[in-house]
Amino acid sequence: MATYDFNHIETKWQRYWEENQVFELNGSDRPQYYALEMFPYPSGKIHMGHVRNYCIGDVIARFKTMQGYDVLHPMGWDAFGLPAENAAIQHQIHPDTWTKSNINEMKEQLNRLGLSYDWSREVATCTPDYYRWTQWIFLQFYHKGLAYKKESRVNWCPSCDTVLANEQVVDGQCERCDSAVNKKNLNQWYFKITDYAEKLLEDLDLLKGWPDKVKTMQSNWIGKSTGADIQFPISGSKKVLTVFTTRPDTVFGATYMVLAPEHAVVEELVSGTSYEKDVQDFVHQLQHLSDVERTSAETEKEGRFTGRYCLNPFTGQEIPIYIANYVLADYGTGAIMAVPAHDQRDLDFANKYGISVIPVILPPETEEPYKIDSDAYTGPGTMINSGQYNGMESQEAFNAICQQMESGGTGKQTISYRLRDWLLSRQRYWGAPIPVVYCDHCGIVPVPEKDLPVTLPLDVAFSGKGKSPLTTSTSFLKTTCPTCGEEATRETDTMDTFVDSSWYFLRYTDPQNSEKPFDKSLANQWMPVDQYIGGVEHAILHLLYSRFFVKVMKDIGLLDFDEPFNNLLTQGMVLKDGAKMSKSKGNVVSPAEIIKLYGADTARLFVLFAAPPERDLEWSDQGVEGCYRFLNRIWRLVTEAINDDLIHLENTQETPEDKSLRYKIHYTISKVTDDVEQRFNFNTAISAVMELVNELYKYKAQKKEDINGQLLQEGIETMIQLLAPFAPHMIEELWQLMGHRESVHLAEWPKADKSALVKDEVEIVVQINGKVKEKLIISSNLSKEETEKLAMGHDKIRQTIEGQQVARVIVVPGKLVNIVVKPS
RNA sequence: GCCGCGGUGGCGGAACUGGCAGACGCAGCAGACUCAAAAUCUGCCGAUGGCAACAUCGUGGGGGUUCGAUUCCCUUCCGCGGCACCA
Repeated sequence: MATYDFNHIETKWQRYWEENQVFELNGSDRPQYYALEMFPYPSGKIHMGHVRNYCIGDVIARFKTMQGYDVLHPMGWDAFGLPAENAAIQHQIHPDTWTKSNINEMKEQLNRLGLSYDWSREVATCTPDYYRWTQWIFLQFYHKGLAYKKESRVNWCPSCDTVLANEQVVDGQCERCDSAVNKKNLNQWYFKITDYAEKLLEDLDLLKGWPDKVKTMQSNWIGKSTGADIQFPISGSKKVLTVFTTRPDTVFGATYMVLAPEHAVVEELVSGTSYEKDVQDFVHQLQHLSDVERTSAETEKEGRFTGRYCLNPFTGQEIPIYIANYVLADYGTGAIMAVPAHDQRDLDFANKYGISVIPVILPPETEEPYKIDSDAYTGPGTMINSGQYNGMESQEAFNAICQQMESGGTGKQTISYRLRDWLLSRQRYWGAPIPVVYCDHCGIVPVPEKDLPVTLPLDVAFSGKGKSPLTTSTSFLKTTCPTCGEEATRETDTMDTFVDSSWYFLRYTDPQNSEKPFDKSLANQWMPVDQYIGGVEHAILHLLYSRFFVKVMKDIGLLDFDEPFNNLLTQGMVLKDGAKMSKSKGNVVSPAEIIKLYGADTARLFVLFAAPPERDLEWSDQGVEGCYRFLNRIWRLVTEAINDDLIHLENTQETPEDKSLRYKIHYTISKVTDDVEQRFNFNTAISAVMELVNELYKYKAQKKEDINGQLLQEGIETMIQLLAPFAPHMIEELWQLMGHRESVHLAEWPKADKSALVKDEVEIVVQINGKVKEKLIISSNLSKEETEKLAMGHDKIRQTIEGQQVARVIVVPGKLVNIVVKPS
């Protein structure tokens, strides 16, 4: 059989596209469109997940280009990070060499897929002309007070030898290497993302083009709670303890208080008392538990009495102060008022330690006396046991109590977030150095902008032991203080790679700028990204950080928009045998292998056809072959039509204009356009073209004199154009064979001819009691009454309803007639 | 526990606004071509009953709304993802 020579064709057109700069922006006055796929870490080899991600993006970019947009479709490298450093340790290759050679290898593989990137805009985050601006941005944050250093208990990954951000700890494990994460007290750099918590939450509403799933995940992560801070005076002390609660309406039921074991005041409370040792032992014991054990909801609640009391400011009663394992030091104020009647955790604790339980909210349709046993009531209700608030609805009391506290200065309504500041420093070498020096006289001094970049020294040794190589490089370490000129030391921590990737999409708009990270007007022009595509695993990390960066940059005046990504498509995973492809499972299919066997067009077509983009895709070797067959079928259809001179047939004899084929052609145009543009349902778009191909085959199989050459040509050319974004190489070849000189990718996307979509006749369904009994072909302009008459008069229908009473007839013009009958 | 998504043939999936369930593809079966195989082409392909025309059932289960439900509502089961001692 004649199969097309994909190797020859694909390399031929890849070269052509490159030489003719087909995908570079030309600065035309066409409307602009920014299509972006999440840039990869240059591991060296692309995997099927990359193939899927980039093929989806490529279809969108090519489609938009054909639709008349000037499309920005760049690619680059998230090139800093640990694997390079690990390779350096294991194989004694410098991370820089390793990374650059990986980039070259991956770039070649991406090009082999025929992706329409504008490589003139390529960025790599590890190059000084990129990280210079990462450092510059850090300095802007620093000057705004949004980058700061503090000592605190941080997540430490013993295997990666570095601290981790909260977002990088998944189930108590390191997101990258799965080692158990422990806690250390360290002095580290943070971005003050919590300052933007409210804005980040609020603006989720602006993101109409984002999946709800991702917005919900971000919203959960930010974790906003509305409540109040309430002050409880400590008995026998001038100090007050402030608690955060979401239920100030239950304050009359607060029968004890709990502090986190790490709370700053604990030591002072017990110092010199008989409780001191017991409390210290308990704190000590908790410190040895991992975070997972510490915070698991299944862990039994346990605590110690401090021997001290505080005053419930509303009841005037003294209540005991405990410390307990279930209170977190870094949420709210690290202290809670415990209301056992209306909080399950507090109730469990109170029952265990014999603390009194006072219900203060009466559930609806409940009579007093009301008692709580082992189930706390957490809903709303009527206030009881609450002094002047008795009888009030609890929601009302919430506000009234807050008001009373605010006027009395004993508390205030407040909001708490789960989101923590972003720990950005890493004790590793292969990252952007934090542009700061330490001076004995001046303290922390930011590196002046004119001295950027703080270059990563290349002449360092990788032992894999102990500290980051930067701490051993004296040439790097020793410097002078920019302020006083005395000897000073450089910061040896580098930035989290998520900092690099939080602004790369802006750099693409102005990649060669040596004066600033990007030109404001260029950024404003191209951004926000019209369509962003990537894996859902970045739902919180990268996507939240990037939103944060853009918001800060707007506030600094670097740009004029609020959100980086207008529309987001999160593609599903590529599975084989029901599991994610991975080396350890041995179910990896190599893209290079598939391209070698079937060509890039087949690989592209398969990943687009096998499932809609958001869903997981199950790899199927037979499915790949099916796609290969389909492409060959097209190849034969077109080449045969050309060789048999069918498309240039003169229509001198009265060749019939085949209305149904013309309908099919134009229906396919509108279907494919809609599927690609509105829904990204590439699978159904491809199905539609397959149907058209089937029709064209049938049409071509007719006797030569029955074939209308112009119609066949219209059908073939339409089919070619519709498939251009999906299988760009073969289609380009066929387009040329059809006699075109310009690239098909610069041709105009076909438009459906509305008149061809008007049918003279339609098939309608005749139902009896909702069940299909007959199908009729009727003239499409029949009125409701005429349609009904025709259906009722049909022989078979008449027979079926004979002897029954027609209760009702529903007619949906052009679609169906439903006859409702009852036995008479 | 809370939130979100999903459940349709042997398989991937389609049915867009409540109107023919299963498009398209894969696998399978039969046939054509061939010495033969591959490739290609043609036909069949949800279940049950029937020689057949056809009938009945069928979109996780149960209920409801409707002339009509894969689609809307209630309820329940199962799977996946996120958050989770967050006061």
